Amino acid sequence: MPAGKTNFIRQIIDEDLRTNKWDGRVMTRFPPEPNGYLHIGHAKSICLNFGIARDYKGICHLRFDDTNPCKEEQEYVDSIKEDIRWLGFDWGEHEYFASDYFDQLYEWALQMIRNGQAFVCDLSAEEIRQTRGTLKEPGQPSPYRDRSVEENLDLFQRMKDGEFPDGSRTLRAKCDMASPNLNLRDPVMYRILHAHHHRSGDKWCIYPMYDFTHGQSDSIERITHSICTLEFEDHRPLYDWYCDTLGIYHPQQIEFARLNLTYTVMSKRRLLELVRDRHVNGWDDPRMPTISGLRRRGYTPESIRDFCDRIGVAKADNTVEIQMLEHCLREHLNKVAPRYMAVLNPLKVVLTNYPDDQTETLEAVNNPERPEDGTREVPFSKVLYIEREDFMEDPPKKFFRLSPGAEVRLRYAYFIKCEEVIKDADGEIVELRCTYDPATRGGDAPDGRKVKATLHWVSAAHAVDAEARLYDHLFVKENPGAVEDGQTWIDNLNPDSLKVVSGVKLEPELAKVAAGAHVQFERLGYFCADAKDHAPGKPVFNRAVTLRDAWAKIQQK
RNA sequence: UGGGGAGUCGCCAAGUGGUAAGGCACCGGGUUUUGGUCUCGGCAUUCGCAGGUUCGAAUCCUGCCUCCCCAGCCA
Repeated sequence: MPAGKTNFIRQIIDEDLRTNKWDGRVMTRFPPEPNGYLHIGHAKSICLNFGIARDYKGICHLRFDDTNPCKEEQEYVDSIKEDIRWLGFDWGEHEYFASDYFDQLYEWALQMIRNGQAFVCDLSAEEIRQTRGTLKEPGQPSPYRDRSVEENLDLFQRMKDGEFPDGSRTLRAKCDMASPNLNLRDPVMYRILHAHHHRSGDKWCIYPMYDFTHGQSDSIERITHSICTLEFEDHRPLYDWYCDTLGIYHPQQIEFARLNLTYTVMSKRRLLELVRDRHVNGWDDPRMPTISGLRRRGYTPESIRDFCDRIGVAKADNTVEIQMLEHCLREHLNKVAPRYMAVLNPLKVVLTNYPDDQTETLEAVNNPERPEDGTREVPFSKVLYIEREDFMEDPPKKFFRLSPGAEVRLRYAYFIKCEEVIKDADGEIVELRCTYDPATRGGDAPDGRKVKATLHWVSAAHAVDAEARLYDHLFVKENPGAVEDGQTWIDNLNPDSLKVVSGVKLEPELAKVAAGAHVQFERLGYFCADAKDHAPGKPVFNRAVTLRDAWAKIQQK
């Protein structure tokens, strides 16, 4: 975190350090449930937890919260680890699984039964719900609440041994059925689930609930600050209660507001639905707010970390404009991405006064932000492609680019002037006849005359064809969840979130970059050679973000 | 309407009784062989509202308003 930046959690830690509350230790953890891919909201939590450990010379554990065998899979733990590493964080040997604590958790459950603090309940899920009470009214105690310790021990043993079917019984804590906090109304500690667990296999047929697992896992690992999101604020009394009634080491839970972003969705349920119903092409679709999607789109770890630093950490609900994220990417890539010329929508230009068979090589700067990155050679010849949008036959007042009679500069090449517009039978412009000024080689006029625009271009004879995938926001509304009568968030999907363009013309050097490479197409945007589909001889580029476009703004007015 | 949280610029967010940081966005000027970058300037007499305490309040007190979360054998 940049010097001077802080947040309320760091202030708590500062104070704890000052009072020596945890013997000077700072230990955090990132506890994902392996039931989906990580998204930008998780990145906020990862940067928070690992960032604190880094800055305070502490330790951050990676712990998979895998207490529900029905939803969790190895594929997800693999992707989660890959994404955290890619973001630039390292948990070292501190990789844990809540499922590794199942034996200890079971012992603790036994302890509570023996102490008369837990009981086996025969109520069905439906009956439990009906007796839980409401927001205003207290719950009714379960008729099984007063079973003897012996009977509870016997029943719990038999639950563990698999004698009872799923859902037939639970182990519940004797907490407080009259509590205004629903979480404290004799919460379920264990449920029967004859399901195969991705790690413990078929060893267990009873599985602990989140509340009976999370705090204890933190406790076992000697976590000092257990940072989670706001919706767990109501669970903190239970977190505290379990630690206290078990008489074990008691970490401090602190809650912060989760991240929301405009023009996208962040809930796991919705992301899963997008993938499952093929609204996108997988978890790593470049339109997804997943870490893997952002990576494939062309985001960098640096830009995402910078974003997380900038948005801050607080307790107020928030929705950050996606422009903030895009800004962070542009800022990073502006410094590091090599520039190339590529024409997305080609318009043929013939230089009538240029020798037919001549080819010359011009020198282009790789990155004006980093002169040390050197230069490259770009071939130039009589027939070129320019961007179709860079020519207007009848230009408005503020259009500086090419038009009949106008003179512009071809970047690193020559001044050219449009002499003639060639159209086909339908009136479609198919070619421009221009003249070039040999004296302007490199892009400067010896007579000092100026030109108002510089265009990118590619020599037709040397161009390499490519595919470009132009991405836009996944949803048309800032808040996809805000829907009208009978509509759903799915109806807010942006039909134009992906435009595949073939026949893109690349300068030769651009066709040589490796898959995953980040580049700038001059005047167009930052692109990333697709990690999966890009190959030598078959270039495929994803547009991560456009360059800021002052002309587009002028046009809008 | 029980409980738990939160309200500071369009969006984030500092501020912790001494007179409203910063970033994004937006609007103008300059530089520029990317209408990019960079750069300069503008952008909250006011902190949900109303009272009160104080020499002094976004910060303290009282009352009210609005929004979010909670009735999974999910996490």
